[in-house]
Amino acid sequence: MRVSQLFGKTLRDEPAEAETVSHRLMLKAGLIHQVAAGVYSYLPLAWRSLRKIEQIIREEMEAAGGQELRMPALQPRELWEQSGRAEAFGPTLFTLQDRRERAMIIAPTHEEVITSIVRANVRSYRDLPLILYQIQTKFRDELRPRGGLIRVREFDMKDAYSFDPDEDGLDNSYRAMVQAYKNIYSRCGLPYLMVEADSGAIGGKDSHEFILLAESGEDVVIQCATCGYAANAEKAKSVKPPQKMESLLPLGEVHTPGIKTIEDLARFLGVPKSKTLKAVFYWADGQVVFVTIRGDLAVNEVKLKNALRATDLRLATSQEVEAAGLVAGSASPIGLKGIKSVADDSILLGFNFVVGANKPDYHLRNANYPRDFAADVITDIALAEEGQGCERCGSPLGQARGIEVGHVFKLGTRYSETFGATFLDREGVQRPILMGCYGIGVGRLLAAAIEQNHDEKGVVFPIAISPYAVYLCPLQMNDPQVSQAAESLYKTLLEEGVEVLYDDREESPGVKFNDADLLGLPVRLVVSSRTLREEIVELKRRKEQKPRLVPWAEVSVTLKDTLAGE
RNA sequence: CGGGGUGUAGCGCAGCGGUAGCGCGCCUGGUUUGGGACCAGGAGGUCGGUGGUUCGAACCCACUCACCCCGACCA
Repeated sequence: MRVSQLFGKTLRDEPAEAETVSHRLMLKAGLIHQVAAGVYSYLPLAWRSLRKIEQIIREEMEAAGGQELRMPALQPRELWEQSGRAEAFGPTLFTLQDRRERAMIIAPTHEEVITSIVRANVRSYRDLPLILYQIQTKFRDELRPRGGLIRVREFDMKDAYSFDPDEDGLDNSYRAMVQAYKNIYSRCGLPYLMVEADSGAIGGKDSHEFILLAESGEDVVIQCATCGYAANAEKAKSVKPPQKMESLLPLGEVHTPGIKTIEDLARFLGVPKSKTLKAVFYWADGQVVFVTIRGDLAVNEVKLKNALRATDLRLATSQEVEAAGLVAGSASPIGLKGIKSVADDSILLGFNFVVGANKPDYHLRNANYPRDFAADVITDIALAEEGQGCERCGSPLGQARGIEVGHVFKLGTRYSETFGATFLDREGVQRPILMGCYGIGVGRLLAAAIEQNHDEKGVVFPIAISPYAVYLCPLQMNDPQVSQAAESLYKTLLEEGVEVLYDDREESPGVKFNDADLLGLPVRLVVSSRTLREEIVELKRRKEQKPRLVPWAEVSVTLKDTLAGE
């Protein structure tokens, strides 16, 4: 491809809209064009890159036994009412009416449709196992799209679905998909992290996410460098340090004027935060929930949501708290009546806690469970944090931010039961099919790859997903010797099947070098009157500072070696 | 939805009551050519929209729309 013909311009000024690195670089390098919030066009360079990613995904899906198909984005809303997900997705679901005023949706994902298809086509255990996948555009009306291609409202996703007759089969399919995912990221040249993930209120058991570490990531990962434990912070567990055994002391009131926070309380009374209990109020599906957790820990809302089996959870407003007869800042689990209560199991790991007295400016000392208070549910609802102990090996946990670029899930029979996707087993018994689902955001993967692979000058593409492999850069196009040499090298490389972007513009060297660095193709070849005199070509890897000088006759061999080593 | 911010030429910005400017990019000609060259000439804007105030509005007021950031939310 000739740069003079290429559609898409690089920008000299930093686009003001973009803060996230990948967003900024993709706009600046002319890879994408924004149409609306969270809606982008892919320009030719980005599209090449995306197609390469898709191709890798396809190959690995096929290798894992997947069969590609294609489902519609436009679907009857009825299907989603049936699965209960119209409500679960809420306003995130793009909704419209057709001319007959039938309610339609534009699909955010495809469990409903794939299950319907499979129901119609699978009768017997002989039809299983099955892995079906597609690469298709999804639509989600996210409340806040962000970071260029990181979180968008229209995006391409590879979604795969597995169908098995039993748990063992599901385990096998899951393992095969996990392996395929690992292969995909490796082949893309992207170091990834596989972490345990929350499967949500309606999910199945196992779920893992594939994360590319990046500062701009939306997800927090908790990991143990010693034993390798890694989990999304939403899911992660950690050791809650136990307190020393103490004999239980009698409950007693203490005056705490103006003290409302745990920090102030601990300082005022001269006790560690772990000797206090924190009260937090949530609003779960229309009622106030009283949450108790040890003062040194924070509530993990995903765990809490799961513990409550709630679909809608948020912090309660002060009005809601007041209406429930609670005193914020001095609320107490003691004497709680008529309010749903959840406690973190950390309340079992300590003695003689300071708690609220449920009247302003007073707290109670020496509260002990179960002597002084009760809770409807006691379970782990604490947020694992950096520095806490690993649940598996006890070593201190680390914490990092990352971008979720893949998610695998064991769905079980959630959808097969709803849609009646069953099969007859060997004994002639009708049973629901066990399902798994497996997603990769293609555009997000490209964005995340750029987040991970760039420097101050621009993108540094891993070769497997780079739009082209080589940037051929003649410096004086008006010098016939240079342009002829460059033309002939271009043709040779094309004939040899090298993917080359040929900068045939009559631009100054600075412009060309800067564009080359910005776009970040793995190898740059420079032809100039100077190199021509010495019968060499300058070959520079984007990752390295220093170029190599290669004799003209050896260019194509050396180039191929270099590309093979990328 | 709450908080913050921005809408003026393709991109980056200035102008903040007197009828629109700068840099980059773009077009023409010439000179240049190893890290975003130079000279000369030129094209390009209903100043996000609507309504109001005013002799006069890019500028003041009201409403509205869009976009960005933080949070909430989010397979």
